[in-house]
Amino acid sequence: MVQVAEQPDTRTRIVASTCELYRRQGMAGTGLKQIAQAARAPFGSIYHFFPGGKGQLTEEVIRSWGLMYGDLVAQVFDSAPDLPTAIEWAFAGAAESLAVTDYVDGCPVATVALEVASTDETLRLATADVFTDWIDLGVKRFEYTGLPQAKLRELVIGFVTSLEGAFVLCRAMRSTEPLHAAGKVVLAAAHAALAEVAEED
Amino acid sequence: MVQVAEQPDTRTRIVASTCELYRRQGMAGTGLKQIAQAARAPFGSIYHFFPGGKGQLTEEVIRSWGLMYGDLVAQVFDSAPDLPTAIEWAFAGAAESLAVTDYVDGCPVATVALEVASTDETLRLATADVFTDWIDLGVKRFEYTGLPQAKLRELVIGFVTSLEGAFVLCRAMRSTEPLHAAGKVVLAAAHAALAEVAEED
DNA sequence: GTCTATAAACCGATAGAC
DNA sequence: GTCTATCGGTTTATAGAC
Repeated sequence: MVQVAEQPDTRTRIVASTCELYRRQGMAGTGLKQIAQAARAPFGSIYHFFPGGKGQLTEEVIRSWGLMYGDLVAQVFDSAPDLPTAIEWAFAGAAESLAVTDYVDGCPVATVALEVASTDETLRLATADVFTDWIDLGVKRFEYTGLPQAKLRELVIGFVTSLEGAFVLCRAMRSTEPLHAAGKVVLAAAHAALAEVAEED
Repeated sequence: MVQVAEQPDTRTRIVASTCELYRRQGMAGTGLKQIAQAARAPFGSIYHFFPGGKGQLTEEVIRSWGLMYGDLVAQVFDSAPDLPTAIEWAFAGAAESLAVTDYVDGCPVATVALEVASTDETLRLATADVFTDWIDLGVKRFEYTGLPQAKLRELVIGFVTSLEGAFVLCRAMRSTEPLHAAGKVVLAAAHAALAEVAEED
């Protein structure tokens, strides 16, 4: 069978387009009509695949992004020889990706999280689940370092918060400096924690 | 002259109410009618005081918040005996304020920044100016530490990004843990930087 | 300056033909 | 599954009375 310029199915295109639009302009700033147009899908298809409307579509965007980005970071982590290198690579990669995409390539979860944290409990829980999963994933990945559990968790949370906060400043200032600076700060904290463990031996 | 329960003038109430609503639900999620109602002002007064409409009102909210929050942080910094204590107090204060307000009391600049970074150049510049001012203010305040300029700037940017990112996670997870963890990470980085300078003596 | 009414466009959501 | 038409409500913005 010959396949010419195959494109993902309608449902997949809707989710992908929604995600992309949310990254640039947030949820409230994105209309369903705009989503349908971007996904090259008829308007009715949105309600066909997501009978729960915008809320259901948004929740799927949040959770699927959580899995995708979690996998991406896990790959970076797994290919890095140690914790400090993993931190360096993650921030450097984020900075490059942001610059290449003209500073639109932020995190859709953070944008939506700020919008819904006080207005939509279902979606707030979805964003919280994503952040919790990312933290657990990071902690599990670096347990081998021998850092005390509490210290490791603190460091991983600091990693995620720094990354998310740096995205905000980078996109606003159209500069990668905040990501580089945030990376250095997290790196310094990691080195300090590792040195403390090494001393005990 | 006797003054009974004096309330701020209409214009001030409009800006304050807009700021509060933006903190909870962002700019796109907030309607001008809702703002008028919250400010107990007639709808027409918004366009009377802000002929430029929502854009002009939003820019004033962003810039005035930048000044207010900059002053607040400057007060915390000035009352702290040294850099590490200033960092601890700032994160602890933010965490307390967030918990007390039921996780509503985030940063309006960050929310709006993510919404407009790729859609409204005028407002993007306003958010960038605020972040730049905060960074410059922090650098100037701690020049006395003797840290090299680049290292100090890196640390201050890490401070701001960690604070903003932690706000996102705290509001999503309804927990102050991210702010506490982020504070610890920035603190560790500050200690490491200061120790490096001390060694040179 | 204060307030109301309304225009014109857009929103999310639904119904129903095909 | 695809697509269109439309409903009721909301949005920003304006016009004009008081």
